[in-house]
Amino acid sequence: MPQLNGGGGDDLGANDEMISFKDEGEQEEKISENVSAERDLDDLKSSLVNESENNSSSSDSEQAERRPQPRPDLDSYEKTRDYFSEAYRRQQDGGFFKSPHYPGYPFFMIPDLTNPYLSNGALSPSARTYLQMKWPLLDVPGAAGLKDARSPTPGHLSNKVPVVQHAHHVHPLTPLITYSNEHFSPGTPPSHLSPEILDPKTGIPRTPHPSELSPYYPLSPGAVGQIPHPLGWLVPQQGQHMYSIPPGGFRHPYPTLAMNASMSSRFSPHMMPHHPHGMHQTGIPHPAIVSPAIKQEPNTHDHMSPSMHSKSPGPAKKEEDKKPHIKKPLNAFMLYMKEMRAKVVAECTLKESAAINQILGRRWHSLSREEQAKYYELARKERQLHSQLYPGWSARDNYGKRKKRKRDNKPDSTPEGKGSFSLSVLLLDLSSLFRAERTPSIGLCEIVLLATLDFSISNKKQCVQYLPSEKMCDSPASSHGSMLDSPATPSAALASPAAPAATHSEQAQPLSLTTKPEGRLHHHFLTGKPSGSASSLSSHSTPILSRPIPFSSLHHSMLSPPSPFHQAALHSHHALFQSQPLSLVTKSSD
DNA sequence: ATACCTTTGAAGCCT
DNA sequence: AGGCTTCAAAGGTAT
Repeated sequence: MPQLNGGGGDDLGANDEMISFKDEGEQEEKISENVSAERDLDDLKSSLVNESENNSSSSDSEQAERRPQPRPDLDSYEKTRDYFSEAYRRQQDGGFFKSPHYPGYPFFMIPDLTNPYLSNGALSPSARTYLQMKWPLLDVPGAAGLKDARSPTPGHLSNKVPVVQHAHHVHPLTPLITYSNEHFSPGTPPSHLSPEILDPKTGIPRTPHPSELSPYYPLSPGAVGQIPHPLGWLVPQQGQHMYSIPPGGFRHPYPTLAMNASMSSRFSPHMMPHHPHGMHQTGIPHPAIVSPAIKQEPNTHDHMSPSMHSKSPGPAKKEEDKKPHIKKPLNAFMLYMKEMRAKVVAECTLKESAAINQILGRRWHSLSREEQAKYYELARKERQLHSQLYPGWSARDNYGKRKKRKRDNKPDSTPEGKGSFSLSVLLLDLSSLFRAERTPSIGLCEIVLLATLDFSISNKKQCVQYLPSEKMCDSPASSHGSMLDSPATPSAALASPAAPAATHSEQAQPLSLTTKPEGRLHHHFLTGKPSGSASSLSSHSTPILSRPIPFSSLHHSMLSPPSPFHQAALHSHHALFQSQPLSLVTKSSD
């Protein structure tokens, strides 16, 4: 076990709050700490996982006990999430929600969706709501009890609900809100849901708030899911589904959903008979199931792509044709992304996912250990649930199902598009620098706008359509530290729980895009090592604000004459990295 | 219509 | 065992 020591006691976990903008001296100090600490990140991560596993193990077993029988109709993750999303909104609107026990808990932004429930007046019309949520898994005193107390009703009362403790002890995730109008009328909670819940605190039975009614997989009209979705509390954004279901609405049910989870343990989902097109008997599709046809698979039931057959036994061809596409469970970062994407989009007005993802990646690294731990835990639960739902599933099943075009025809390692994305991130970093150096006169918007203008104009592609500045300008850093703050300070890196995550390339490589000539098979520009695997860079630790951008990798077309802001930004950057001055300003495009 | 881009992490494959 | 590849989400962009 690694010692998170750091000297002072609370080292790892505590410093995420102080991070944002320290004096340089402090930063440097932190940096040095970071170096030694990062070695332990891997251990940290594993410890976190173990920790959570341990914690959850009891709860799992507990849950298992409480889970007398797998509910046949586990519902989709997405639906559940939608439910919870709605629940949160309702609760917040109702003033139930209070500050979280975990200060560091991320805010969930719930965009103003045109949700049926909203429209029916159930929800407040407030445009954007940042909901403070507590870590559901870590703060679940008697969560199981709470659930159990609820009712005999199976589905929604799943025991294992990662309970987000509601301020008034109203389980925020229990709200029963149909998220699919396909099966339910909006705003109409299933009547079969338990009418009564025990107040977790008082233990007094009470009539549940509509939003409390159904925890997980509550949506099946006839039945309810047995296995609660660990991530149900995650707020789906804009109707997203955890396991996205294409607009086509193919809504594939998960075969195993219809069967007892325990019995399913030996049967691969595709081995089990299922309804045509993967529709569950309940009519409710599982989010993890994607119709092959819809999943961009040209091969529908009649036509299988070669790739799909590549690894499948010959005789099973026909069966495979009908095999629903079971998606991989989301990892911690994916969960984080889902949760935070909307927020980032709202803050920076970036639209392209590639750019957004860069920012998210950086923010991910800037998360505190606890915060990341939450997601790791969720991811673990997710995998656990997934394995329960699809016992026979293997990640290999999805191999080759996605047509991937070879990238080898892209010899240029510095595609303009990439450069532009990188630039956006760079600019965000620079804005942070300005703030750090107390250079208020230059705002992010200015930087971004001017810089991107310069770049965009000279760029061949129309890259990121950066903002109508207003929005960006209007978007202050989040309380937790928006992406504008994101460049994690060393302390943040230190605090990063997830070793792999934390040590993974990007901490040392804020602008990795420009350094990735070929997808994952690139050489780290700092180390010269291939960074294809997450572990390959684990030994490197650099503060996120790390290094000057390797401008050699920037396309010359991007190097337009520097604007004053450019110069200021670069100067600022240089100030922090005196030994490696940026050359952008001086480099002339030939 | 669909692959690409981009991120991290998990899992599978390959040597 | 270690390194590499694939896929998970997302949505604008490119082909």
